[in-house]
Amino acid sequence: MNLSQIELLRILQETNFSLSKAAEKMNIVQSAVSRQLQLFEGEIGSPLFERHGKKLTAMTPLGLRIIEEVNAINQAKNNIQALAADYLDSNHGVLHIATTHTQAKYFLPKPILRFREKYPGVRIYMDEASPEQLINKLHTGKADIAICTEKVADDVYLAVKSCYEWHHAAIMPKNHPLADGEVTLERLASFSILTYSFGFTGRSNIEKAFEKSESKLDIVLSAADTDVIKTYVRLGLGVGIIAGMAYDATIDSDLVARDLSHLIPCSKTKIAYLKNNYLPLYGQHFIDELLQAVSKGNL
Amino acid sequence: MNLSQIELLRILQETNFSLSKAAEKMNIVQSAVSRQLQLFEGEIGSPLFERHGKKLTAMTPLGLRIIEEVNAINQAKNNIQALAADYLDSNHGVLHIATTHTQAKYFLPKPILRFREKYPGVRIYMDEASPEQLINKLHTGKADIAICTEKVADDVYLAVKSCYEWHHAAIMPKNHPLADGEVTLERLASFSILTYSFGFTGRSNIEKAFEKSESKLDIVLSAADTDVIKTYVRLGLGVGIIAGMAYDATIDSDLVARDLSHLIPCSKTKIAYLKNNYLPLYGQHFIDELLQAVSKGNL
DNA sequence: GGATTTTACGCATTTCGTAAGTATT
DNA sequence: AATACTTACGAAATGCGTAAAATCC
Repeated sequence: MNLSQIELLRILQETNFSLSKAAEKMNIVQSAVSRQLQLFEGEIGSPLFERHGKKLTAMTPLGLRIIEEVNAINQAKNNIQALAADYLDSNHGVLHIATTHTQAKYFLPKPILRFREKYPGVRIYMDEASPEQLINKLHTGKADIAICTEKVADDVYLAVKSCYEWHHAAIMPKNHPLADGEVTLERLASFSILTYSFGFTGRSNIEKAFEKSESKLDIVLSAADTDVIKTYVRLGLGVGIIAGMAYDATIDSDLVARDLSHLIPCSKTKIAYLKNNYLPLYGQHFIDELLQAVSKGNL
Repeated sequence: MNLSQIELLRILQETNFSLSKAAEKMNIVQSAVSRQLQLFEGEIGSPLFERHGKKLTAMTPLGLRIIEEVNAINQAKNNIQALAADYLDSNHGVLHIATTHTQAKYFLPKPILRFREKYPGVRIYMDEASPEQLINKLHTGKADIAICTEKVADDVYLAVKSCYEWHHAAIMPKNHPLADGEVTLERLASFSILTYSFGFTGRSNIEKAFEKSESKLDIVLSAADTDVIKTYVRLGLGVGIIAGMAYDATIDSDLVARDLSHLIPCSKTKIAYLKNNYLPLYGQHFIDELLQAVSKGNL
């Protein structure tokens, strides 16, 4: 058993068990990969992959169990390298942030700007994805930190911290009837609604608000992206329900925003990361700042 | 970075940072070990060991942090090997049980006998140690399962299950005054007492019982070992307070046992093992049987 | 001066790459 | 026929062992 065999197993997960693709990723010839897998399976004494003829199609139960340990080894190996790099120079590196569009555009800009000032040597990768994909990106090492509003699955490998509480708002053109008077669930429900897709940006809280109510929302358009919602609200398709922070009085001066905090429960933006994943110091600082800045209202 | 370098780091922890002893343990020459360590530190880019001249004396902060990851890798590597061996033949192997004398002699015999019948191919290593050493044996891989009564430290890496509740008993020669009449804390305290050492076999519960009481125990002899206590009780040194199950009506017919369940809180024998450590199937069965057998009174 | 670690160099082993062979779709 | 995996063999790289030098106590 050696580390390149472990690495090979990890990569085979990603390449749909293709030896040739794995070889390419590892920058060695395919025959070498084939032999290394044989050697490893020989050492284990049992096949780790189901085969249709020569082609690998799936993992055996033993293989699946062993892959868990393989992933643990890979995680630890990456941590060692990250620790070493961080120790040599804790001001340079990369930070992969996976988040949703709304957080990326309306919550993170200021924190990231402050972070850039402190760590100009850190390259930031912003990775947009749906909330359910975010966790997967953490597990596959494609992201260091995930930031989103919707519930992150109960996962013992995950650390989750709440960092920001916000409310939804209704937006509409200036001359819209809902721009004046009291906003109630019933009244809101009397208009065509545009809001986030299922699983995005507190959509579950919108559902919750109308769960007990007699009124039902007529959602004519749902999108993952606040800007898409705004666009169609401007075209007169109806009333948008968006995250309060996504309304910008300057840019959106043609729209009216009405607070919905009395109608829809408050949403919490959360930070999640793998407990087992070593985060460089600047990554830890980024999280700390996010937690503190929010509590100080420094947004 | 490769697995033998990882193994080297693990072994250096055990050899007090001696390269020559590490080489011996790894069955290679010392110069090879020296070079591998240099290569690894070179790859990391920073020293992992403090040195007085050439001699290694301690680990650097970075080294200490990296050792955690090294241990995780070793654990996973061992798990892979255990998984493979278990899959090939789940009826053969070894089981390291670390426990205290009292559990080994008075609690475990029947469960282990039953286990032997089911798994004649499994070699059992019983390792006697003090309760505080037990956990250490788990962490260093010297034991798979630890069984003891005293509290096991709060340790996120540890799984702990209660498997058996028992009470203490007082033992004394047949003609002893305490052999008749009611047993109270005050009366018990009026005699010289022999019992377990601190940290052994529910000693903490004995302390607890007398904590609130006016009476104080006059402990003239304490031992880790029930048999030592019995021996000196027979010699007339005083009254022994031992685990109830350690009194055998046949063998100890020259002694009288008096139940103390109304005076001393009940003690719980616990099973502990590392969450991250793969236990062969027979090991998992051993634990399951222990938990079930006790609940069925099948002792 | 004895024990321990480092350095130098040749040899053994491992692993890769090329190329040809075999199987699968 | 094209794609994907396996086998065979020579070449490169890696790592060990022996031996000698350096350093510590």
